Order: sequence, then structure tokens, then C-alpha cells
Amino acid sequence: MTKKSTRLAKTSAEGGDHPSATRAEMPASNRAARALERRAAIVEAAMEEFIARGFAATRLDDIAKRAGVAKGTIYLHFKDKESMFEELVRIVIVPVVARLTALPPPTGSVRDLIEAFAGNFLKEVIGTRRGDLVRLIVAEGPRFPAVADFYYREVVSRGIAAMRGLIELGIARGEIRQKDLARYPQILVAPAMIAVIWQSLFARHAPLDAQDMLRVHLDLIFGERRTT
Amino acid sequence: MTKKSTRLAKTSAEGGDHPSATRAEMPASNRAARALERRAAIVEAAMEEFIARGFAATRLDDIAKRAGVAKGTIYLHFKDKESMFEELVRIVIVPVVARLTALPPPTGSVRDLIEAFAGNFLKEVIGTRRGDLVRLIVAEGPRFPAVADFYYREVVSRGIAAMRGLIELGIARGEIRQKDLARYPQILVAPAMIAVIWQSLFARHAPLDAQDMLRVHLDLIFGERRTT
DNA sequence: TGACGATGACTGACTAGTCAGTCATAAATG
DNA sequence: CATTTATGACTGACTAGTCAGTCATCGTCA
Repeated sequence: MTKKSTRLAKTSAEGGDHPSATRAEMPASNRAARALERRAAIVEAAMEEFIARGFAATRLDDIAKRAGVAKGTIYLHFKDKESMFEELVRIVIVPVVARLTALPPPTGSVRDLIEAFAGNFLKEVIGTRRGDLVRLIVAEGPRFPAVADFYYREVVSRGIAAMRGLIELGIARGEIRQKDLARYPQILVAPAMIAVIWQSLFARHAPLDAQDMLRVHLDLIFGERRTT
Repeated sequence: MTKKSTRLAKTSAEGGDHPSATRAEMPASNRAARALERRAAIVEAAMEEFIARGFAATRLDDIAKRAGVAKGTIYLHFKDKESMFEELVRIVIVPVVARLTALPPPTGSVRDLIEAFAGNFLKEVIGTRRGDLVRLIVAEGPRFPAVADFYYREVVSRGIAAMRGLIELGIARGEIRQKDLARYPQILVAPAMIAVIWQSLFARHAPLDAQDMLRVHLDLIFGERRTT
């Protein structure tokens, strides 16, 4: 009468019951480890779906399917769709911030420092899943104040502060002319943000060489690099 | 039973005479005119709702209510929700482009030209409903290729071309040093775009003086303005 | 060590609710 | 009165969230 046959079919059909052979899955460590793995799978899957479809249009069924988990399982890890989305942003962003905060030793010219930063950003954000996350936050931010707040606090305000510090250093060292720039570090990062958005929206129409663009922008700020 | 109180304040100044005074409402011109009004009301309402909630989360019932029409009426003007959204973007953007394309006579320095442009942009886009539209397009673009295409064709590519022209002029006239800038007009507009997004997302955390920021940015490109 | 009951992670059918789109009916118009 | 336009109750498809039941794993004890 009941249709519980699914799991049975799978298990019983496999005559031999070596865990490894039967379970197409993992070395099946202990429960806790498996749970963590599953949670990670859900986060990963949810990420993809939310980026591809936005919050409202994403179905939890799809996330579950992609993560290889039953829908109910999601609710063992997250309270509901909304808080799942909010946690998601935290989960994905925190390690990135952590990595970037571990800044390289301040050696060399300010331009070199910023260039290193830009190179990182290029490699790690522009054109990657993380870049899409940024677009997603721009998209959903107004409907998720908690997300916008978090993003401002953890990423934007820190980033702005760091850039301001760099700019002031550059001014002090005479590398940067324009003193007012320190008041608007946004100007420094604007082209990078534009590059992120451009890749998501217009890359197919007109590919953008983000690296070259950022170089030109830095030339604008520091003066043309002399190949002397 | 019905609450027809909605379309009151509109155009009651029309030559109303014959209809009984009972209709405190519109003397209403002819059918075609009313239809256009309604269509406009729907577009306006849809705009608000889509901006506030995004495409997927917007309910047609809400649009209808806000526009003061029945839901069925929407379907007299638009095929379905999706094409409504796409048409909407066109309807709202076309006049803006038209207005901006009617550029002022190229008098004065390039910097003055661009400053006039920026001033316009500031007044007409940043911090207005139209700014939100830009954010909406960024948000929904990936899910609406038609919208992204249209926006690229009508706004982005034209804007980029126009900016490139201005930059080249500035280089020719010796106002702009950095020749490579002509290859990336995006750099010129990046801070303006950032300002649009900033106002939507972070204004409540840290208000941004967009005008001043744009001035600083232009100083960066043209050199500090001499108070001549 | 091996057997066995307790545990709780996991499942997916199900409920309750939502909303795009339809259409029979009503109002307005000419 | 015939025709065009508007209405909003209704339908059917879809989905967030639930929960009774299952079973792999774990702790315990002979």
C-alpha cells in the first residue's frame, strides 16, 4: 500500500552489501561528518539556484534535488527559505573576507599593493560564482535589509576603510596627487564593481578585458606607469 | 460595493457636461483616451511594484489594485506577466534615452559637457525611481535576456559610444591626458553607476554625496579644476 | 566480540495556501 | 440595441513547510 519501495529497491537490488559498493556515496564516516557534508552540499546547491533564479523564483525542491537530499533535510539545517538565504550569504562571504583581511605585508609602492589587490579581485571575484553573489546581493538587498546590512558591515565598510587607508598612504608618499580621492574610495573600486556587473549582464554582447581596464584606471590615479 | 474612488484626482477638468453629476468622477474624454490613461496607470503601478519586490515576487493583483483597475484589465493591455515586464522596461526607458540623446549643443570645454551630463544624470537618475529601474535591470537581467539585450542596445552601447566620443574629443583638445581612457569609457561612468546602487542599498548606513563624488572623479580625469 | 535496542538523521507524501491567467457577466458607449 | 471594454470570482498549477515513519549508526551489555 505504501510506496516506500524506493530506498528498498536500491539497497536490495545490490546483492552485496559492502557499504562502499552499495553506497555510491562516501566512505560514510560518522554521522556528524556526514551531516556536515550534507549541509555543505545544500549550501552549494542553494547558492547555484539562488544565483541562477533569484530568491523568489528558486524552489526548495530544486535545491534539494541538486544537493542530492530530500526536501525535509533542508529544514534540519535551516529554519526556512528566508533565513536560509540570509545565512547563505554569511556562510559564503565570511571566508572570503577572512582571506582578504589577511592582507599581504605592506611592501613596495602603494600602486603595487593596490595592483596586487586588484589582481586578487580579478582572479577571485570577477567572472566567478562570487561575482554573481555580489550581483545577487545588489538584486535582493532592498528586500533583505538583513543581507544588505550584513554586507555593508562586513564587506563594504571594511573595504572602503582599507582603500581609504591605502589612498592616504599613497597621498603621503606622493604617489597620488588628487587629495580628495581619500574622501571617496568608492571611485577607486568603482570600475571593479562595474566589471563584475558587466560580466554578468553584457559579456555576451561585448566582452570586457577587466584586467586591462583596471590597469588603465590605476594609470589614471597614479599617473601613467613609466616603463623606464 | 465597488470602490471606484481611485481615479478621482486625475483629469476631472475635462469638458464634462452631459453625464449626470452623480458620477463625481471623470467626464472622461473618449474611449481611446481613457484606455491610454489606464494603460499608463498600469505601467506606473507595475513599475513601483516590480521595483519594490522584483519580478517573481510581484503579484498582478497588487499591480491592479495600485493602478485602480481589475486584474482582467491588465490582460487587455499586456499578454502576460513576463512580456509585461519586458514592455515596461522599454516603455520607461525609451523616453529617457530620447531626452538624453537630444544632447545640448557642443559648446564649451569637454569637461563642461560631461559635467552637464553628470548633472542631468544626478537629477534624473540617481536616487530616483529611474535609478531603481537600473538596479532592477541589473537584478533581473540574467533571467530576462530580452531585457538585458534591449538595455545593452538602447542604453549601454549608446552611452558608451557617446562617452567615447567625448573622451576622444577631450584628448584631441588636450583636456584629457590619459589616452587609454578612450578604450574604457566605462571608467568614466563607473562612479555614477556605483552612486545609483549605493543609494538603493547603503544610503541609510552611509549617505553618499554623489554630486561631490562625481566632481572629484572628474578632477581625477581632467586634472583639478582651476578656479579661473 | 557480537547482538540488540535506542537514537536521531533522513525521507517524501501531504497540507494549506498562493497566484497567474480565464471567462461569464456587467457596464459603458455610440 | 449591438458592440466594445471592464470586472472579479474562479480554476488549476505550483510550492513552502510539516511530520509520521524508516533505517543506518551508535552505545551497551553479555
